[in-house]
Parts: sequence; structure tokens; C-alpha cells
Amino acid sequence: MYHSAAIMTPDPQHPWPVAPAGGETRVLRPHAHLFYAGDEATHFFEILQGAVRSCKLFADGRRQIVAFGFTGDIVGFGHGETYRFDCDALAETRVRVIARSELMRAVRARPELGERLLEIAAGEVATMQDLSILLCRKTALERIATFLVAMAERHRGNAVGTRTPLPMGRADIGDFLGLTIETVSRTMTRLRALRIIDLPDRGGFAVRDMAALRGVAECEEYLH
Amino acid sequence: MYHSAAIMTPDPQHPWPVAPAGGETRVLRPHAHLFYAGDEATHFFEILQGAVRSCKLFADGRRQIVAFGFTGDIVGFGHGETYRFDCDALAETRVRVIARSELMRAVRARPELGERLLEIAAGEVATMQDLSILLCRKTALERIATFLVAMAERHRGNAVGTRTPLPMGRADIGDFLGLTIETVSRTMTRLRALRIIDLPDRGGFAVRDMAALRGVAECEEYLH
DNA sequence: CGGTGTGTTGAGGCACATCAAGCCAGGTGG
DNA sequence: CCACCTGGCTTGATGTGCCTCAACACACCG
Repeated sequence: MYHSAAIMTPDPQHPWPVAPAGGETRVLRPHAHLFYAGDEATHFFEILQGAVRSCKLFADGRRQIVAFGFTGDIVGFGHGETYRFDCDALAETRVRVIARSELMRAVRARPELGERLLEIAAGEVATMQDLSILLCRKTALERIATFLVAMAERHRGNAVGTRTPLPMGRADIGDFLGLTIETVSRTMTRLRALRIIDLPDRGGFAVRDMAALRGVAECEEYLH
Repeated sequence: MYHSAAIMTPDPQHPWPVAPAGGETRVLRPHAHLFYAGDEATHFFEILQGAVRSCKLFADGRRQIVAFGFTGDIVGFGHGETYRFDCDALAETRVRVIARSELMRAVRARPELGERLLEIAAGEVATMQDLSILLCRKTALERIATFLVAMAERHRGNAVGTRTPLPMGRADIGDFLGLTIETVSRTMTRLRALRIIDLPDRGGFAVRDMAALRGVAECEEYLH
């Protein structure tokens, strides 16, 4: 029961404390899988470049994307015997492979690492709680706005007007936010019509009015 | 950023490894708060008897119950400076108080405790992911069924026909599952009409057909 | 008795899903 | 070069599940 394949985003101020600088790296083509649900959880993966998605599939075809992972994230931080979710690459992706046993050895040798990992895990819980709230209480407009704010913040050049890439398709965004592709599309169009974002091309967006976007994301009822 | 006040449910097979057998206990009347969002997170609390709810409040009045805590659960396992959520008692509740510093000291002395805590934290992440899926992808009927299955399983005497108490009100269930009280009420009534559960009184329910309840919870489309 | 808080039931509306076209860019082959 | 296909995205029309608003039932309590 106690395992997870969530994506951990280290605090930029306290970078991931363990990942060895060396170590094996692996290159994934788009749609290549890092692991499947049920696989033995022997490794973590640090994303050096590219992007991945972690998703759960249901018997009836429904799909929930649990998290996206970008450069600097760690995926597969699952502490049970098996991964809980599938994880595959959105684009060409380079990862560093970290053996679980190696990390555990390091924790035993330096207990402060364990403390740090606990903090990271707690942060992950917090992230998931925020996601629950997002999915539960927010409208489509608020969800998309929240997602775009998060994406823009992650992206280095998140100055207003700068293009932020969206390496995932509309279907992925929908399956992450609990919306259909049509609603994702319509809502993005609506944000553009409100002059809050630009949609210069398919694979990206640009924020025109960050304050307004945050306002929508935070449920301020700017818009009736 | 890295903190959380989620409720941790230890695996019954590997009970919580740290809580000292002795230690201060505290008794809470209904609606008495264990802590508030923003308070300095100096303690954890092991619930010895009773039930609590952990919830996040929004400026616009919306409320999300993040978790319920029952006998044996640990609340306030948050690793930042402050709690992220309010936590208060649903009924008269007895808790054991555990100082954060004490736990951290124990982790430093015995690194295997840290590993165990990491597993618990990972389990908590998994629980939250399941909750996301619940809130995102399931219908009202599926949500209520999932909730009732979980409640029946927690309760010792969960044999078919046995009453399981529901110490929280309809509003709490609604704020946990992302539904209104009316929908909660209607959906429970519907499950009774389907002869899957009984509703002998306000504060409890009994499962008449566990297989059917699980079927509904697992999105099997028994009911068009 | 009325007052209050909680739960149930009913009528109607709205946000998002569903179903269905159509658009556009990229690729392929003649 | 154009004709054609394909996959992802957008846009429109309609349906529906849950929310909203409203009334009522019931227990508890002064």
C-alpha cells in the first residue's frame, strides 16, 4: 500500500540532495515508457531534459494524469514494491537513473538526508492536496488558469509576453484537470478573448496579463 | 512550502513506530480545534478515541475537507513551520500529543525510522492521488459509494448489516467529496432505494450488499 | 409552545459532457 | 505541383448531472 510514483519537485532553494552527479543516463523517444504500473519499483529517475507524464488508466478507458514532470523533477519516488502508475515521455527526454537501494544506503549513512526527503514527501502531499482542491472546487476557467500559472512559473522565461511551451497535448491537459479536450480548447480560447493570454501556436502560450490570470486562478470573481 | 497537516493512517501491519507509549494526552470537546492553519507546527497528535476533520477554508466561503481522522490516525504530520489546514474534533476526542522535535530526535538516532516515515508519507501521497481521482472522475453515486466502502472497512464491525457510525454531518461529507448536502442526501437515499445500504438513523449506515456497493464505487456500470 | 439546526425532497438552471462538423498543418504519393 | 489522408485542435448544437433555491420534516431544547 505504501508506494507512489508521483513526481517530486525539489525546492529550488534546496536542490535534490542525493542524486549523484554521475550515474547512468537514458534517452527516451516521445511516448517511450519510463515504467509501467505494476513494475517493480527499483529506480528513480531525474529528468535532465524533456518532459514526462505519470498517469493512471481505468478499465473503462478513463484516464487520470497524476502529474507532469519537467527538467529537474524526480519521478518514481515510490516506496513500495511496484509503481502505481504508468510514466512515459511527452517529448524526447533524457533522464538520470538512480537506484532505490543507493538512495536508501545514503539515507542510512546520513540521517539528515532522510529528514530532507521527508520534507520533500510532505511537499508532495501538499501539492496533491492542492490538486484535490483544484479538481473539486474550481470551475474550468479557474482550473486552466491555475494550470497556466503553474506552467508559466516553472518556465524560466516567464516574463509577460514570453512564450511558455506546453509539451503536452490538449487531451493530456484535460486528463490532468478533469476536463474534456473540447472544454480545454474552449476555455483557452476564452482566456485569449479576455486578452489574458496569447496562443501563438499549438505547443505553447504567452501570458499577457499575469495579475488577471492569477486572479482567475485564485477564484477571484473578476468574471461573473 | 514543504509542510502538510494531512492525516496519516499507519498500516495496521506496521503500526506507527515512534509514538511514545506515555506522553501527554488531551481531551477535545466537539468542534474544539486541535490547531489552526498558520499555527506553528510544533506537535503531532495521535487520535486515541473519537474523530477529527482537517479542512481548508477559502476566502469566498468554499471549504474543502482534506481528510477525516479516526482512532489510530496521526494528524499534523506537517514538516514546515506552520500547519496548512484547520483541524477540529467531530465528537469528543482524546489525543496523544507528540512533539515534533522529539520525533526528529528519534529519526536522527535511528535512521530506519526515517525510512519508515518515508514509506508512510509515500502512502499518504498515494491516498491523496486516489482522492484526486475520486474527485475528478467519479460521479456522485460513485463518490458516495467509495466513501461508504472506506468507512465500513475502517469500522471494526463491518460485517454486512452491521451499523457503521458516521460521526460527521452531511455537510462534512459533501465538503470532502466535492458535493452539496442535497446531493449527498439524495445519493444516500438512492443507494437505500437500490437496497445496497440501510439508513437506520442520522449518524450511521449499514451495508446490505457489499459487492454491489464496491461495484458502484469501482465505476462498474451496474446502474445506467 | 416556538426556535434552531440538520436532513430530506422537489423544481429549475447552468456548466460541462457529448455528439458532430469543420479547420489546419504535416506527410505521402501521384 | 496538387490531391489526398491523417491527427490534433477548434467551434457549434444539444443533453445531463449536479448545483441552486425553496419548502418541508424531524429532533432537540429553551
